[in-house]
Amino acid sequence: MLDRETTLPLSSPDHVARALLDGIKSGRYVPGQRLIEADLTAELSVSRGPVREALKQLAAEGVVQLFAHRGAYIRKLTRREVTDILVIQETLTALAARLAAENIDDRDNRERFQSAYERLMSFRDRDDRNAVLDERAKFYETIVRMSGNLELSRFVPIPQTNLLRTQLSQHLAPKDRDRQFKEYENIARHILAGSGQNAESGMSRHIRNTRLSIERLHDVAFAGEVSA
Amino acid sequence: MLDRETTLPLSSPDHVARALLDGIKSGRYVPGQRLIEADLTAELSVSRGPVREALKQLAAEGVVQLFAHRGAYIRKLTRREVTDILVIQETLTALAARLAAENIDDRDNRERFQSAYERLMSFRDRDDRNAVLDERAKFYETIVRMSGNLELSRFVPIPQTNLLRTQLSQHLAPKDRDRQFKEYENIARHILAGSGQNAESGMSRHIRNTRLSIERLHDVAFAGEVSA
DNA sequence: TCATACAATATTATCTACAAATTAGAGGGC
DNA sequence: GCCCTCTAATTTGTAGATAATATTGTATGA
Repeated sequence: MLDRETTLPLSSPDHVARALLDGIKSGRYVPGQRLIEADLTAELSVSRGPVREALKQLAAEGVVQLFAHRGAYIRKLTRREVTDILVIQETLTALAARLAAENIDDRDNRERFQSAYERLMSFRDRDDRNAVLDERAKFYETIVRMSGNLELSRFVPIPQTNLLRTQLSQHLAPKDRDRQFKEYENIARHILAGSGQNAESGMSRHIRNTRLSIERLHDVAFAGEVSA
Repeated sequence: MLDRETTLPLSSPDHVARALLDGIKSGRYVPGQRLIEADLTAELSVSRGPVREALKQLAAEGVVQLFAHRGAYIRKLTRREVTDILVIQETLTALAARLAAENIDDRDNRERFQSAYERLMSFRDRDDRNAVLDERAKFYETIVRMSGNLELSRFVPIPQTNLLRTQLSQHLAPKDRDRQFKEYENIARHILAGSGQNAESGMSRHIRNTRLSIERLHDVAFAGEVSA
């Protein structure tokens, strides 16, 4: 088990967690799918100890669900859970946007943000669904990092965002897409202007609109309420 | 290892996690303390597998810090980390307070809240430091539960709050205590009145004031910035 | 046909043993 | 006396093996 990338010596549990998150991002694992420990040990060439440690960690992060004696599943969000998560993300991401705006002139923040923003907008007219979601994630990560609040990265759960996306993005309509890009433009303008208040309210409105769009989706996009 | 409480069959990792959290609450474990896996296996009569799984979970929750090949430590918060966490808690707890106020007339919410509030206030003139902190935690838990947002309980990290308390509560002055009780009174009044906006801003101000008090504390209360 | 009891299988939960890394301390050189 | 190096002890990381539990399939009786 020492042939995996000679670049950096990731611990076995981290290796497993990484593989699962990548698998979710790439669609190889889908919400609701059961994860058999023995399969993971075979695929990743590690023993069950590290696999179980990784599953515990991911469960604590809300990416995986564990049931005693019944195994691990990629978490599938109910309609209720999606709403609850987005209500929380609304305030947290708005906070990040406000702090990012306030710090826009620190270090290389402006340069980095400008670059992330332009890369995101370059997908406005293209139609590469996976790539745009990737850039969007990096856009948010940049904002969180600029906020300077190191704890935010634990609270703004990028992993969960990947769940939301694999579970829901395919269902969103083109007009939602257009609206979102307009909102990114608005948010970026306020951040670049150093206007914390406007960045905060703009981001808040953006997440709220996204939530409302999602809440209008049909039931098939969600797990049944009994799943947990 | 089957003699521990005949009440409910907690899994071994949960047993370990519970024991650690209880230990933190009771002061048996203090921030910065190293946790030796072998010691935990001996004290709790479980093998190292479950111990390691529990540590991974607690690390993901921000209660424990893991260093590769160097073991696990009860997390000791730097000044910066305390500030960052409280900035986040300000928005999250305010959100919970708003939702709680909006739901005050659902089910037995009013009754439960009234009761939790009165128990907390009964400590206003007593001086039982540990007990009041316990009631305060229950007061917050009640608010979070009333919010109806099931995800909030994962994001409003009660375990971390125990860290903050063991690390910092002894340093707070009596006048801070008086201020806090006045603020609880204010918050409770707005929640009972079903006034979401006022409950939100009241809670926000309360957490902010607490943060400002803490930020005035001397360095001895915090971990050195290099600790991580 | 359906329900139930039982056996077989699959999977998880835990323990024990070994390997790798770090840390602590003794010894020797300057 | 101080610092470096090397060895021993401690501790973590991982693997493999065993026990306990849940699930599936099958047969039996009403």
